[in-house]
Amino acid sequence: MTGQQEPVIWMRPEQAAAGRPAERSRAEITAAAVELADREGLDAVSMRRVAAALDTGAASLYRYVSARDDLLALMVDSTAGEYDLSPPTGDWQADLLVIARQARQIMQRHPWLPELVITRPVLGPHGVDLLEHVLDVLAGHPAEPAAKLEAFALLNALTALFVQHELAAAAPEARRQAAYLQHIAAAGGHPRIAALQAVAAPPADTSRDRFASVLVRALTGVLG
Amino acid sequence: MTGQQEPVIWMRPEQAAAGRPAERSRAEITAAAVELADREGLDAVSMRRVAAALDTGAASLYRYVSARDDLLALMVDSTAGEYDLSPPTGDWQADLLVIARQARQIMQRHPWLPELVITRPVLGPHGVDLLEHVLDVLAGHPAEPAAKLEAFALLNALTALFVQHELAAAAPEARRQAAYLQHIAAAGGHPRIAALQAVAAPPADTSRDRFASVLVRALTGVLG
DNA sequence: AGCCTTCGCGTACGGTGTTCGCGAATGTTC
DNA sequence: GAACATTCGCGAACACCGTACGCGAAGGCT
Repeated sequence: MTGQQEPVIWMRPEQAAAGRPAERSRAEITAAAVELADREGLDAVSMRRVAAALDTGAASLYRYVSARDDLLALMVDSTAGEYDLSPPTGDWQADLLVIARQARQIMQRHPWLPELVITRPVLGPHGVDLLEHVLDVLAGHPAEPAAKLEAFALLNALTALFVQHELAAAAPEARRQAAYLQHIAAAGGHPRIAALQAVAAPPADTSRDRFASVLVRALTGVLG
Repeated sequence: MTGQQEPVIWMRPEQAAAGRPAERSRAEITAAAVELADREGLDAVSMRRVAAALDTGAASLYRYVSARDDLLALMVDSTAGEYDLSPPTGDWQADLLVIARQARQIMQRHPWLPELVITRPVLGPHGVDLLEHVLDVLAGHPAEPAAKLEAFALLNALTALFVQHELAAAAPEARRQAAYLQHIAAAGGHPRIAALQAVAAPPADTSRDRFASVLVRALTGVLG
C-alpha cells in the first residue's frame, strides 16, 4: 500500500558496500558546485558545468546524486556547516541574534543561498546540528515545540529575505522598477506614491538595527 | 554614457501606433499563463505551452513579451488585481491584516504565487494600486517613508512564506524530511530534536492566530 | 491603390536535466 | 592467481527549454 519512495540523500550510503569504489566524494562535488555558484551564480550550476569543473562527464554525477535538486540540497547544507556555534548564554534573544548575524554573513558570502533557503528549506546533517543548537538556546523557553520549529524556520527565512533585499538593491532590475514608480508618480492618481518621491536619503545606517528589531519582534510573535 | 536599457514591460506600449494590429492582448496571454500555472504548476508555464494554449507558435509570444520573465511579471501583477481594497478605517493594524488575509487567499488560489512573490518582487499597475492603498492605510503613521515601503514588502513576503509553508506540508518531500529527522533522533547525539518527536499533535487551530500575531509583530518591528 | 509598419511564426541554435547501456575497474572469494 | 559479483565512469541520445532571425502576410493611412 504505502508506496516505497526514495529517501533523502543523507540516508543513502555515500559509498557502496561492494564493487569498484567511487573516485569522488559528495563533499568534493558539493565544493565544486558551491565554488561555481559563488563565482557565476546559481544558473551556472548545471550538471554539465559542475561535471566539467571536476573533469568528468555529466552522467557521472548521477552516481553521487539522484537529481539536480539533491545537489542543491547538498550545497545548502554545506553552508550550514559554516556556523560557529558557541554554547547558549541563557539570553535566548541575544543567542538567536548571534545566529542570525552569522546567517546573514554566510548568505552574503554565498549570494545564491537566500533563494534556495526560501524556496526549498532543507535540513541535512549540518542543518540538523544548527537546529539542535537553536533548540538548545530555546530550551528554557515555555513555548510549544512546534512554535520553536517555526521560530527556527522564520529565523532562516527572514534573514534570507533581508539579504536578498540588500543584494537586489544593486541589480539593474531595481533601477527599472524605480523608473516605473517615478513614472507612476508623475502620471497622477497615486498621491501617496508621488509623495514618496519627495524624500530621497536612504538612512542605511539604521538598516542593521532594523534587521535585528524586525527579527526579534517576529520571533516573539511565533514564540508567544 | 548611461547605457540605454529596456524599460519595464508596463512602460512599453501594448499596441503599436502603426502597422498591423496585434491579434491578442497581454491580458489574454496572461490569463492563459495563469490558468496553466493554476492547473499544472509553474514549471508547465513554458513559452511553447502557453503559446499552444493560445493556438499559436512560441515565437509569437515575443511580440507581446520580451522574455519569459516578463510573462511571469504579468502573471504576478494580474493576481494583485484580485484584491478588494476598501477605504482605510483608521486602524492601520486591522486594515493591514485585512490585506494580508486577502493576500493569503489569493496565494492559496494560485499556489505558484508565493515563490514568484518571494524571489522576484514586482510592481505593475495593480501592484502599484495595492501599494498606494497600503500607504493610504499608513498615512497617519509617523514612520519614515522608507520604513513604510519595507513594511509593504514584508507584508507580501511574510504572507508568501506562510502560504508556502502550509502548502509544502502536503508535499511528499516533507514526508522524506520528517523521516530523516526521525532517523537523526533515533541515532542519538541530538537530544533536543529527539525530545521533539515525543509530541505529535499539531495544533492547527491556532495557526491563523499565529499568522496574524507574527505578521503584526514583524510590521511593528519595521515601523518602529 | 500603394506604401509602410507591424504581426505571425517556422526554423534553428545552444543549452538543459536525465536515462540507458556497456566496457572498465575493483574488492572478495575460491 | 583466477574467477566472479558488483559498482563506477561516462558517451550518446531524448525530450525539452528560452530565444534570435527572417520572411511572407496583413492591416491602417494617405
